[in-house]
Amino acid sequence: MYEVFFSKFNEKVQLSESEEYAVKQFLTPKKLRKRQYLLQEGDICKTVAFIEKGAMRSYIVDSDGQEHIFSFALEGWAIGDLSSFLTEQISTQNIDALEDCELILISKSAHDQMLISVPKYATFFRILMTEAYIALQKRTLSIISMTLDDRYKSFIDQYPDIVQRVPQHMIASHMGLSPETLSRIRSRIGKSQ
Amino acid sequence: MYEVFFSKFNEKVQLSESEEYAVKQFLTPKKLRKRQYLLQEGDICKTVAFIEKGAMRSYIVDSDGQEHIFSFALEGWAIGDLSSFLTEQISTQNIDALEDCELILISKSAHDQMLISVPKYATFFRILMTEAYIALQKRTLSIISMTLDDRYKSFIDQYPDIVQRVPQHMIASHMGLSPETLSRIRSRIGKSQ
DNA sequence: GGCTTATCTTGACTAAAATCAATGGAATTT
DNA sequence: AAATTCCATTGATTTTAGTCAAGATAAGCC
Repeated sequence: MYEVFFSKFNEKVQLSESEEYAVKQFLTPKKLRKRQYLLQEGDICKTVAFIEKGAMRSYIVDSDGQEHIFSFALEGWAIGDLSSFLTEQISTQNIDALEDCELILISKSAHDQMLISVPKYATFFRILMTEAYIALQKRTLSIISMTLDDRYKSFIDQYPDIVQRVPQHMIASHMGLSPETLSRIRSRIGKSQ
Repeated sequence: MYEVFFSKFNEKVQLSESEEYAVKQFLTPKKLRKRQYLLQEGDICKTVAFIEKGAMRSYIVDSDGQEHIFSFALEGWAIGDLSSFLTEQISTQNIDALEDCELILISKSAHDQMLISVPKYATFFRILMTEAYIALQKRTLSIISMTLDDRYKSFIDQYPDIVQRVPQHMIASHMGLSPETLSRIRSRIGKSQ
């Protein structure tokens, strides 16, 4: 139930058995069926979800009713609206399951208590945060400097598992493109890739 | 010399005088003239720079020789290629001064030592990191979901000081646009804004 | 199995941004 | 002060992506 989470944790910061036990007290497992929401816009993001199994996405809906996918998350990744989670303000994002999921939830109070009482959690969180920032920076750089063809190539290179498990029109949305345009990019660069 | 830095620090995590003194030992002040580099692509980013005074930018150069500005930083902000800084790999970014600057440099070894020996520095860094992530997330969401006009309006709303101090063609570059297109956006929405 | 949705692709057309080019003005340099 | 460089704007044209529409295939549901 907690294997993926602690394997990720230990990969970043090594925990003793008693520390692992202490952390476990703050975690809540939860299953989510495909299409179920973890968060809906207008609500406050009360938990960060770590994915043990399955696939999720976060997205916003613009004034024309169009969905724009901000992120995907698979096993071993966390998802949540960090801004809403930390400030306890209303979220503009929606988060739902793309497949049946097994999640580990960390509530805001669990997060705050662990930051104080489990120093290694603070370190773990800082490292995840830094990695997330670096990934987002890379994405931003690719948006402002690369051609669409290269951006897509680099996406399938970096996230082949997402390309396999997520419908293409969602990847188009994540890139800020229409599905037709992504389809044309694929035919240009050869679908084999 | 260190006023802005410690005022920012204390705003996030309150330091005692002795803690402030301890942190100060790890800092190096530096002045940079307009157009001087803090980092050039191909080098390893050896320091993060906190800006006491002045303005800086980071950018990458693509295969066609075109510059793409990733970020601006004014007084009270930090700049550096985090990915290169933390992994000590070669950077693809350039960082230079848009105005004469007074900086406070934090080297990688100072950073690593403070993370261990000054717990409040780890907290401070985690908070800055989180804020930077949230800001970048907001930027990404605006790129994938807003019209150019609204993106520019929201930029001048959020960063009026940057709009005032930085040439427009650089703001265009930061938005991933040609200078002509930004000029046309401005005439569309009324320059008064 | 058959029906209904999703999903992807392709074509024709439209809309938007990039590019090319020229101009005028402002700021910097000498 | 004159010369040079930098900067912003505008117009004409080209390129690129979006939109609308139709059709094919696959997946999920009864």
